[in-house]
Amino acid sequence: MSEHETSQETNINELKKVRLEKLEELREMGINPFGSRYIRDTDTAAILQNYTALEGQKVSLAGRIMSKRRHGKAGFANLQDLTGNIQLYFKKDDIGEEKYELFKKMDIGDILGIKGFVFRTQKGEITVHVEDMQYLAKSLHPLPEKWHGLKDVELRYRQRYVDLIVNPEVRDVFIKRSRFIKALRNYLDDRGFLEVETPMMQPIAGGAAARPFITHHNALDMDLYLRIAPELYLKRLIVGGLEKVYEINRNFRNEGLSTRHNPEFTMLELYQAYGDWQDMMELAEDMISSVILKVNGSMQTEFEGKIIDFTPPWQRITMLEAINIHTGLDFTVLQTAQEAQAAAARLGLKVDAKSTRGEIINEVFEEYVEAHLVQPTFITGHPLEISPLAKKNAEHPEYTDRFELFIMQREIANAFSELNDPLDQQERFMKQVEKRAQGDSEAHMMDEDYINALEYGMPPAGGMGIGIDRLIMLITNSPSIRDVILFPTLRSRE
RNA sequence: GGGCCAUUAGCUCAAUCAGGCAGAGCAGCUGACUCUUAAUCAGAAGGUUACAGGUUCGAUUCCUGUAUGGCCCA
Repeated sequence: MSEHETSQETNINELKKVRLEKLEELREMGINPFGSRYIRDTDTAAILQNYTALEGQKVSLAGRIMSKRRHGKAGFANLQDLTGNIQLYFKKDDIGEEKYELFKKMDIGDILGIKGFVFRTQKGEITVHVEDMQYLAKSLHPLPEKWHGLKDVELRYRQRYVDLIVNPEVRDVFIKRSRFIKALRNYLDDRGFLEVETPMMQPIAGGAAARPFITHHNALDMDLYLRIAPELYLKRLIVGGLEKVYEINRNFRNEGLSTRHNPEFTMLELYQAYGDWQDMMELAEDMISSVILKVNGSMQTEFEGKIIDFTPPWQRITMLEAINIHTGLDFTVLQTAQEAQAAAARLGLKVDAKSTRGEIINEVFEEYVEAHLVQPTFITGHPLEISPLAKKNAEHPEYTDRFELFIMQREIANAFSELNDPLDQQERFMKQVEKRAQGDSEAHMMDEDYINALEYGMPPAGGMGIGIDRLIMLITNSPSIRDVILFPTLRSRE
């Protein structure tokens, strides 16, 4: 193993050696290969956009050399910065012998500051005629191929910095991600929501059904969980009178990885006092569609060859109706767990013998309905047993005032009227604790302090969680969640 | 956790099916070229075929295990 590595290192060193020698040559010429602050007065996109005004004008810009074409005593290169890419022209007669030597030594990947004037070549390409150049950083590694870029997904994730240099569409995804999240914040801020930060490290991991990561605080000699959701803390703030709060940040769930799951992922959660699940539905529809319109310039996006139309209103359908449509099963007449069990068996679905009617409804839904939900669809009326933090429906207390939003077969949002009856909440927790005792490691833990908070009185409230990464996948046509997370979780090498 | 697939030069890929000297393009190196743009032309170089074993006269190729990644399933 180590033998293999040393041989690989020697190979890399042969390429790196040449660059280290060039670096030494620069130093001998009195040039610092790793320069400092450089003042730019423009960028590549601005030059291309304002050519008529800038023609013949002097400009100062900086960036990374991405290609080089030498022709004896003149040559071209391309310089890339955040905004794009522009051609540079070096002519020995104009730039002088010494600077022209620098151009000859310059490697693809080097970062330079450039001063020169803007012109158009005979072939019509807007170009900067270089009059002065300054080394800002010497690159010691060769960049991946200019034409095919970096394709090896493992390398792209492990060395995202290289991916970002050579694959411009990757950079665009993360710029769009940032704009999307900023637009969400603006939307909520404009409507009087207060952005807050609640604990990432929690003594009790609550607010969702998931296995948590465990860590340890030395000074307190106490185990802590990385949060699986901020929900119970945000609702404590509703008790405290903050009325409209939201948080956009990471949750951590100790589960397998897939194209839709990363152990740390970004959620938006928001709570609105004196509102309910219907308000959340209106908010979800308006917020998501208007933010997508703002960021994408259209209510339609293409994902894996299908057009998703975010134009409101979105379809609203109860979970039982959806099941009836896609399986023919009518759970309104299947009133007992035994009947539900038998019906599921007829579909060919194996369910745990201990499952309740509500749990079976959920399993049938996940198995036979989710795959049909492509366009934005609100699924409403979830069974009580799978909704331990939601208010019961006033008329049908075996269901809750809740919805989930599905798009492209994925759960994107989850919202409900928040349960504010501390006695009811205590009972629900007790049921979860029983399930936990029976080995369900995803069941909720008892949170006495949360009950205590509810006992002070929490106003009725609507609350919602939105999976940001999955939404970003949809608007950037990214098939894997790893394509929208800068540094996705990977097994460490060695 | 299970199944399937992949791993060859710094990068992108051939050769693997059916065992017989491991090849190309880009990048790098040497040289020519003062408006090129996947620049061009000439030349030389670059490999423990992921790792460890096995079968064989001979293994990148077949077999076993390991590592990492991908897809599907849980």
